[in-house]
Amino acid sequence: MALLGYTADGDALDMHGRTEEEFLASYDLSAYPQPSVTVDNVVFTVCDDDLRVLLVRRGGHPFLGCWALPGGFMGIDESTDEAVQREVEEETGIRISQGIGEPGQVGFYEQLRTFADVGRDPRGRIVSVAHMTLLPYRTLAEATAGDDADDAAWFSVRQGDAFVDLTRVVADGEADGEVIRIPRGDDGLAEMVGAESLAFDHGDILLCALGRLVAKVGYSCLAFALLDTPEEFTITELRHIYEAVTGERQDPGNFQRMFKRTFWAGGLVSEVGQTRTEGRPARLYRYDGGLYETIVR
Amino acid sequence: MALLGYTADGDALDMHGRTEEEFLASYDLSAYPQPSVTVDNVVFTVCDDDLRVLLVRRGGHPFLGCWALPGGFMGIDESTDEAVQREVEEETGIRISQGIGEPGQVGFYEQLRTFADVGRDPRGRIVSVAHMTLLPYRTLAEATAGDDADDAAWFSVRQGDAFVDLTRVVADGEADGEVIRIPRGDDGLAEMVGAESLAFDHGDILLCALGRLVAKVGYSCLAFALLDTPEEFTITELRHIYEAVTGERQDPGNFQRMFKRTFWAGGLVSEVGQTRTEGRPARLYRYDGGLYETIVR
DNA sequence: TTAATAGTGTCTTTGAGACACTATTAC
DNA sequence: GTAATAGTGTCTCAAAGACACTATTAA
Repeated sequence: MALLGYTADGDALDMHGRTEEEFLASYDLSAYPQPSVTVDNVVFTVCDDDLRVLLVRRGGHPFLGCWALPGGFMGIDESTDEAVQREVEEETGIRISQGIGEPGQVGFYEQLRTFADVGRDPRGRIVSVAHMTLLPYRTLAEATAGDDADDAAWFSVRQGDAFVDLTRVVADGEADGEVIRIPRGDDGLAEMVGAESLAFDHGDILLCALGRLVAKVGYSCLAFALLDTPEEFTITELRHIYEAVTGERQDPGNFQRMFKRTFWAGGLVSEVGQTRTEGRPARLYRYDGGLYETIVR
Repeated sequence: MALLGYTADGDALDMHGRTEEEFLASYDLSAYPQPSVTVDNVVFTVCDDDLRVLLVRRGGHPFLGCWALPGGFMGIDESTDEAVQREVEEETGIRISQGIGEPGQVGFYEQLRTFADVGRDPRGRIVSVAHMTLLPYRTLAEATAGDDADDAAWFSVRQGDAFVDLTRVVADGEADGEVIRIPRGDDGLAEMVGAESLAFDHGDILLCALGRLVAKVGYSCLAFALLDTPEEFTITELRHIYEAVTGERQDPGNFQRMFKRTFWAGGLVSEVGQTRTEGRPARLYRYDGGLYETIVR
């Protein structure tokens, strides 16, 4: 036991007879070599019933010219959360929040895991704390309306149902089939290869995010974070989000009942009107469930 | 686009006309202030049908004399995984592996998440990558047989069913009820308070680990990593692990059928004999499922 | 025999999924 | 009316949970 005793003021003394204040004054973290810490962010959106991920083209070494996840160094005076929020705001102009689905608040993000292999970055010892962000496409399109970015684009994550395919899609434009083709294993994710086509280990990070997203949509309210208008949506719109994320068709009838059992009976949504479109009008709902991460199953 | 062109050798040149090699030669990560990175580890075991966590008493400032999670600084030439393995081996003499349940291999660990609030460590900017480790108690007891550690102890995580309680338990000795008392909320975890009784934000980390463990035992093979003898165990022994982890009694009959449906029918276990004890002999099984993380539900 | 522990049978309820069917609008 | 979309009913199957019951040993 290295507690030597106490001062008259009740401060603990360590094995060298120092108070905490004295210890901290003489303590120097940088005496040991330190790594750098970055945050990387897998930003998902759903556009035209299609799950897409935001990639940026690297404008400097290393991996110059390669597509990569958006991200950057964590400031010494900010948390990883603050760094992610800052990066997203710089990139899209949108202020995201963690988990909260308050009125006015938009989007969702959470930490995935930390990637820390020694050789993952040729610049040196860099540890990356990876995150996943969900943003509604409309908000995003509004926020970045004037931008003409050649160095950032949305990529489709799925194509058909036999492949997960990252095909370059210019925002609102034509697909021009390139970049990455990823065969799917039996479980849809395990045997992906070609992930090394992204810069660094960003292919691994993307797979990690995709797995988390698909799993979590199944037992939480995450899908609501991808709705263009969570304050006024139809069950069919929500179903399209599920279909885009899982890559599988959802039976409309069964989805209807799932919605009622899970979200309506759970008090997470309220009815706010009806549509007036071709076909039978649909009931409109508002999401007022708070935390998107709420576990519903 | 900041790709200027290519050298005769096909090397990309950046906006300053540098090759990657030239760029890296002049690049200095330490030009920006860098944080330090630690790994912390929530080590669980089950002893006497009781879920316990390993805590160490801090022998230096800050939080001198407080109980804390085992952990330490990540070396500049090791990954977080390697750091965790090194720390566990230093602490217990056991070489753990990630996820694999090979014959001879023992224990399991995985990353939880990274804790990076700015003020979390008074020594300065320190980011902690938290992990969870599962070890069978018997292996542990053998490995640390000669140790007489006053600065490390196993704490019960549950007491009765109304409280989660961290009561100091000396290895194989008497409980002497102290330290931390944590009231449980409706879901058993949410409203825990008093977590600040541990050093740093280790209370938060512990709660994070406990939630992950309870959830994951329900849909994976993690429980097998806590068996003293996974190469020869009875269904009742496995049920006791589940009961210790979840804190709830499992119906023996229903557990029996779950075991058959999930693990036996899934080919993850094989029968290796019978016990000869008081009462009806029990069938003995061997876990040969490989990855403890295998999702079975 | 009894005590002790292992293991099965059976009944109810719940939810997932397939799919036929009805409802309400625009035109 | 038809086309289009929204929503309901019904059937089957699988699994969870409660709990009574049978099975096999030691002493």
